[in-house]
Amino acid sequence: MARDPGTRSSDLGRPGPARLPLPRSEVELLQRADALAGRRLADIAAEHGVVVPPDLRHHKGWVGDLIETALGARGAGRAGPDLPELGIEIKSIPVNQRGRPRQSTWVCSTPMGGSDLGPWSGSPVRAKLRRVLWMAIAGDGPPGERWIGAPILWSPTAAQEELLATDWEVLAELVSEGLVWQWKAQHGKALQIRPKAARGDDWVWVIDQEAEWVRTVPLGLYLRASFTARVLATEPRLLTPR
DNA sequence: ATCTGATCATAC
DNA sequence: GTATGATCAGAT
Repeated sequence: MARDPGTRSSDLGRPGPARLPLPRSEVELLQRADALAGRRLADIAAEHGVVVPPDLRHHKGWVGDLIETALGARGAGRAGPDLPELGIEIKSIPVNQRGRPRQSTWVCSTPMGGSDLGPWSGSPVRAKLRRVLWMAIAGDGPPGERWIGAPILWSPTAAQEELLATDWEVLAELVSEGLVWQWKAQHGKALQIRPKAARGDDWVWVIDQEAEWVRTVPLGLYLRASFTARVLATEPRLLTPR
C-alpha cells in the first residue's frame, strides 16, 4: 500500500501534535516533569492525541509510553536510556494511597549467557539505575483517571548501591556456576529475578553445573517494591504535588 | 496485602 | 526474535 512519505509508522494511530523535542538539559526535563505533577492521565493523553484504553490488561506499557511522550523522551523500541544525552532513565511506578509501590519495577533482562557477568561496576543494572526519573502514578481506577505524583530524580545512595551490588555479585556467581536457572524469586535483597517472557512457552538454553544444556524460561531483573518504596519515601509531597 | 509466576502490546 | 514499556492474576 502506498504510504505518505511524511507519515512515520511510529506516528500511525497517534494523531495530534508533533512530538516534543528531547529535553536539552536536566532542568528542562524537570520543568516538564513538574508541569505534569498532579495531572490526570486522560488530560495528558488528550494533549498528545493518545487514545486512553479502558484498562491496562491489553496495554500494560501504556502509562510508561504516555509519560515518555509527555516528557519528550524517545518512543518505545530503542535500546539504552530513555534520554541518552542526559543519561537518564524514566520509570513510571504505580503507587497506592499511601504512596507505596503497587508493583516491582522492571530493570533489564537477566544475562544468562556466557560464564562471567563481570563486576558490578560494569553491570547493566548499574548503568540503568545510575540516574532515574521516577514518576509515581496514583489512583487505581481506569487509566485515564489516574494522576501523576511529584517527580523524583534519583541516583542510588551509597547504601542502596551496596545493596544492589551485593545482589549482582550473587547473581554473577550463580551464572558462573551454571545455576542461574535455579535462582528463585525470593533471592536478592533489592533485586529480584522472575520470568520475563511474552508467552508461557518461551524458553532459552543455558549451561548447567554439569556443563549440560538445560532449558529455562527467560528471566528478568526487577527492583523489589520494598526497595522502591524507600526511594519514593524521600519525597514527602509524592501524592500532593500541587 | 504481598509475592511471584505468567503474560500483553509495540518497535525494530 | 530482542528490546522497549510494564501489569495481570493466582497463590500464599
